[in-house]
Amino acid sequence: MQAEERQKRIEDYLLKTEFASLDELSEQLDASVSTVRRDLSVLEAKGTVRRTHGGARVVNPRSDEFTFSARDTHQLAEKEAIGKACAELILPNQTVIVDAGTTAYHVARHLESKTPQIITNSLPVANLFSAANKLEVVVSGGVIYPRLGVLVGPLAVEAFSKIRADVAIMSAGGLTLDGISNSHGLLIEIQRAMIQAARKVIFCFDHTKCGRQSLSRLCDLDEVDVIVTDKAAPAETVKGLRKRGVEVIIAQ
Amino acid sequence: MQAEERQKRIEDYLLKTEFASLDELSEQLDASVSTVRRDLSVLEAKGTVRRTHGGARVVNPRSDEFTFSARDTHQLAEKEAIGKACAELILPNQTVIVDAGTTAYHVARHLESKTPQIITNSLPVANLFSAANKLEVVVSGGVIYPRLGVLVGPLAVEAFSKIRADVAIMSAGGLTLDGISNSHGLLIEIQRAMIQAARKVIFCFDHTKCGRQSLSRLCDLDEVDVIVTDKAAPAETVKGLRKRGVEVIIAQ
DNA sequence: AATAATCTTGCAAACTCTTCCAAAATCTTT
DNA sequence: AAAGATTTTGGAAGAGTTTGCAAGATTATT
Repeated sequence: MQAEERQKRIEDYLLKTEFASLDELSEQLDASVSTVRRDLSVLEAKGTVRRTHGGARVVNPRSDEFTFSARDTHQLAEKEAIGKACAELILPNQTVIVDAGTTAYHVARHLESKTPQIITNSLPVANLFSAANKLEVVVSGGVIYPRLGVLVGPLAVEAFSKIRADVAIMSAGGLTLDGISNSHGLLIEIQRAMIQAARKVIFCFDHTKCGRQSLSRLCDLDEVDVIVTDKAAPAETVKGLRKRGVEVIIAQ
Repeated sequence: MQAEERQKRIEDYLLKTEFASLDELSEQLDASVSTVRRDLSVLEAKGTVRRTHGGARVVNPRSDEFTFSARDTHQLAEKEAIGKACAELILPNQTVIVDAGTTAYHVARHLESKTPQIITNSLPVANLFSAANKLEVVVSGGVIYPRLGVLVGPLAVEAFSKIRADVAIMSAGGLTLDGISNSHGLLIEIQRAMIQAARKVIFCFDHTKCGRQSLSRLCDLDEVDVIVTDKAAPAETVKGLRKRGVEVIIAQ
């Protein structure tokens, strides 16, 4: 096998597994451990991989990685469904704000052909479109909040308070009939600015968020136009939401 | 078989497989290994294919990544050396602005332990640190310029004109004794704001940039404090720069 | 502090690359 | 149509890389 091909396969393998031992890679590639070592050194110099004792790990886990890896793997199908259903709500040529939550990220994945312009404070979302030049992506400034890859702080708030958009696609940690809440206090202020900036506000919640309440209150239900959730959402929550005048869409 | 036909078939085959060994191609085309070598050289000159040890690879079918990393592989060793040498110049606790060029990216990779805060408009640099929470990364806002993963536009300029930093680590497309130039007009304005915002300005150039002149003028040499380059830089350029009072560091 | 695992370095064998040359194929000229 | 000139092809020798291994240095673990 060619050196370059081997190296590419190491990258691919690591993107899937995040970590790998030398023996593991050596077996995967059918090459000696020495060769794997050398390849990893090359890749490290290139910047895509970091060597560790006994193995290696990716430097930039695929942007969807942090989203899916730990807690969300099993709700993947639901989030995909929500993403698709939510993207359907976007009319041609609408400008869209995309929030930094995991569910909003799934919506973004279906947005490429729908809208000419999106605005976001999420690095994963930005990365999603950094190569495709079909649509314009505006990134708010801000400080990177490490575990989530979200831009936070005054720069971010300011960016959103200056703009106007047609739709905001939001996600948050908790949804009850009393309102919407989120666990990351830092995000609240930014999310409020997003809601203010948009003419229409769409919230996405997978069913596990229904009935939950997070630390900080984000907004009342009357500020929300549409809520998209999956079919496992409790019927009474859905009924209650509709009673309060919120349009609820159940993704299949 | 005609030479052109052979070459076309090599291209087609590589588009499918991405990599191929010489033996593989030789068998596919029913031609000797020598002939395949020659064909590959032609195709490489044409730009569609890249030769590797023992085979070849298509130049770039995957739009999935930044052109960034593809372009990057060229003067890799030099850029790494420059990156290391440049990172050495940062004193503890200095705030650093990192430019969006490929060379500056390599500097950023060595910055993690050096500085508590970096400010950048480069998505690749931001991604580099989005997982590690050792240091604070401030991302300027802006519109994603697709092929480079750089944030551009008024939001970006504004972000840099509002801040102050100890050091700016810059890169650009051309360096002559008359000044520094860059090819992406959109970037110029932002780079000027970066230079304004920093107390000390460090430019990184691999030797291929020396003596070159790009489309748009960026700044004069007297705005630059230090230039870091590699040991293949022409001696007379280095001498000329020093004569003009610029500190020049040759990375080993 | 001792032990086990991993890393680096140096080396020989295997492989690949370039360069050159002669044979084969193609084109040109008479 | 034949002879000569030009280009292309396949192969061989020597230079240069890459690979896998082993010994000594380094790092983690108990």
